[in-house]
Amino acid sequence: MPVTIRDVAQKAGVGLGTVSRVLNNSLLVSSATRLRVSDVIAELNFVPSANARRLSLGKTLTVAAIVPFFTRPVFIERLRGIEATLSESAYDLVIYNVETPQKRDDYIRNVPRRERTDGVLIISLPPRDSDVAGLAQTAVPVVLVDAYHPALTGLDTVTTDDVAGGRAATQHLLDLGHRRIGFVGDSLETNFNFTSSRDRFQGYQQALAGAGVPFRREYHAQGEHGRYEARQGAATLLALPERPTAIFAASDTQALGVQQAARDAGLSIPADLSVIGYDDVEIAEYLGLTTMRQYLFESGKRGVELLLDRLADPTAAPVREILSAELVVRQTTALVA
Amino acid sequence: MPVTIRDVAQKAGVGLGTVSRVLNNSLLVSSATRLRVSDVIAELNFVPSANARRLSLGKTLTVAAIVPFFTRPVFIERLRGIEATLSESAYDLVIYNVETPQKRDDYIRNVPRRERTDGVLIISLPPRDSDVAGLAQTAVPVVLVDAYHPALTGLDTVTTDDVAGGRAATQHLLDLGHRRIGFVGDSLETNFNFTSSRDRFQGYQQALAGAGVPFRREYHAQGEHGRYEARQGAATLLALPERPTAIFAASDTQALGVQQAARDAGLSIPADLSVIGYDDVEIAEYLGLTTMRQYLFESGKRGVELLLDRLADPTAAPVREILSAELVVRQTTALVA
DNA sequence: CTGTTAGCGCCTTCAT
DNA sequence: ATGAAGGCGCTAACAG
Repeated sequence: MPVTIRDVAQKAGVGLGTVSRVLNNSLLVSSATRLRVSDVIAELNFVPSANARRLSLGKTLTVAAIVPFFTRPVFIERLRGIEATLSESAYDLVIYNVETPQKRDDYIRNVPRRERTDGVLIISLPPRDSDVAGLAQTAVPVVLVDAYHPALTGLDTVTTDDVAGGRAATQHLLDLGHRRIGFVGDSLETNFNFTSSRDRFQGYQQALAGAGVPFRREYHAQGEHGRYEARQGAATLLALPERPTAIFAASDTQALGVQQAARDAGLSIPADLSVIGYDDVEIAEYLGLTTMRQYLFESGKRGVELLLDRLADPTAAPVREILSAELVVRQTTALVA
Repeated sequence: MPVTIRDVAQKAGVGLGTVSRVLNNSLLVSSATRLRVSDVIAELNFVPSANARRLSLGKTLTVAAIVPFFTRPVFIERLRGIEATLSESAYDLVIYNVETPQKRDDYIRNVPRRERTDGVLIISLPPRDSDVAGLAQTAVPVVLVDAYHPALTGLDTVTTDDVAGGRAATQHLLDLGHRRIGFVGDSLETNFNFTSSRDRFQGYQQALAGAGVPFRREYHAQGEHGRYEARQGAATLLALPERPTAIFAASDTQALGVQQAARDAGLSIPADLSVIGYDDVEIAEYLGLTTMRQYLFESGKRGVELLLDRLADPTAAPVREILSAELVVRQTTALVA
């Protein structure tokens, strides 16, 4: 049986209110008694029950992060930023891992409750129209990281401009003289309503249009997110009579699949095929992959900061922050042959 | 203000004890009232406060995982197994991420308390002698995953035989005719008392001895864990007048560093240099890396299972489970030239 | 400054 | 089968 505040009070010969006060650094304690109580606390190795304290305070002292497939490198990086920032505060982090649409709906509906958490971060899961009403009036603050919804103007958000990023990636290829540029990305409609691939695709189309290069439907491969699927999609593009000379993959993971496909087809990179990815995950540097760097860690960090700010001042105007992405040229892109 | 059990009781016209009973599937409720109460619960969208329930039960309903550098692929895989298994139970998972020796000591000493958690998993952090006394008599069950201490015979553990694994990896190289075999691993003494690299090194030495190949001190490179450090260590080996024809890296991450060093030295793999890693992390397959496969996910899963079993029956005899590792031959090892 | 008291929301006897 | 009451460990408001 753990030692309680009562044991401390008794042993120190004070009321238990006093013990509570020294625990909470109240100024209303004489330094003499404070010292005595502190001694007893140390002696008894007393640690206050977080639960009792939560119940009494009516706060949970935890922040929830709802995140899809938390083991994927991109999400891990964002979580790192969250963990690092949050660990400096008094809040614990609880991770809600989403791997099915059911979980997604369940969590988005039921996690933002005062009984469960003091604040929630929704990572990379764009709310659907049916979520909007609920999210607009949650009992606890919600901040969106790498996700947004046009109707949700009341929430703090930190996003990146994926359309601009997609444009920049494609422009890089155009600048290298490529005109036959393929795109390998997620299905436009995903179970989780992921928008990043979709937005990057849009940027891709814009860049093409800007350069006067007509969009070719057959240069667009879409499928489930993953290296394996990307490999298959890319294989299709590379089998085309007039195959692309460059491919923009919507993520680094998919870029790896594209590289495999190129290898399979006996094409060498970048001589025969230029490949650019997106995200700049850790392994990208090792592999020499040209890509768009996103500030993943930073996005988690800023998300937490916005949440903590809002917790401190619930009435402040909603903040909408946009992180940039930048081109990182490595060894997988080159001038068109 | 959240709806409480009292609101439900009132609205359903029953005592709040009855509502509690319904919530806990007590059999002592007539199906009529049970139905009525359930209706009200649904209608009010009532969710019981986990905190109040924890406090009342005197249990935390959470399991703690103390894990170092949780963003590294190896640990992520283990965590996946933990999360997947635990999410099917009633317990929440709280992750304690260790990045400094201080954190390590703090967590190992203070997390296994009844006020904080119902059970703890210690991942890849071998207890030190000074921890033994404390861990031998914690208030809550502790299971060790990928970690052990000879004096801690009372704890459930799931480990792999890293010595045998190291032997097998080295034997593979020997079987290919290699005699000049280098080893690139962690420093023998690490801040976190990690044993895996050390044990694999020992297996390496055993295999050499078994084959009558003398161990050469200059073939052993050690340093901080990481790709960059491994690259440097390998560079040293490869610069030797009589350089190794094969290198066993204590982890896949380090194997990547070795490959970089080979590339830097203008050596091609596996023609000029064979490389074998350890762990079989996700990227290893993509890179065609020969390695030792560990059942990482499985280790987390089994750890949780052991913990849940112990929670159910604290008196059962301690279980000591050893997972195997197996050789996965891919494209980075070949017959000696 | 400090002791005492009333909850926080739920579970669990104890009666009925 | 069900209602009432006590308590989990802590905080905060109220007297002194």
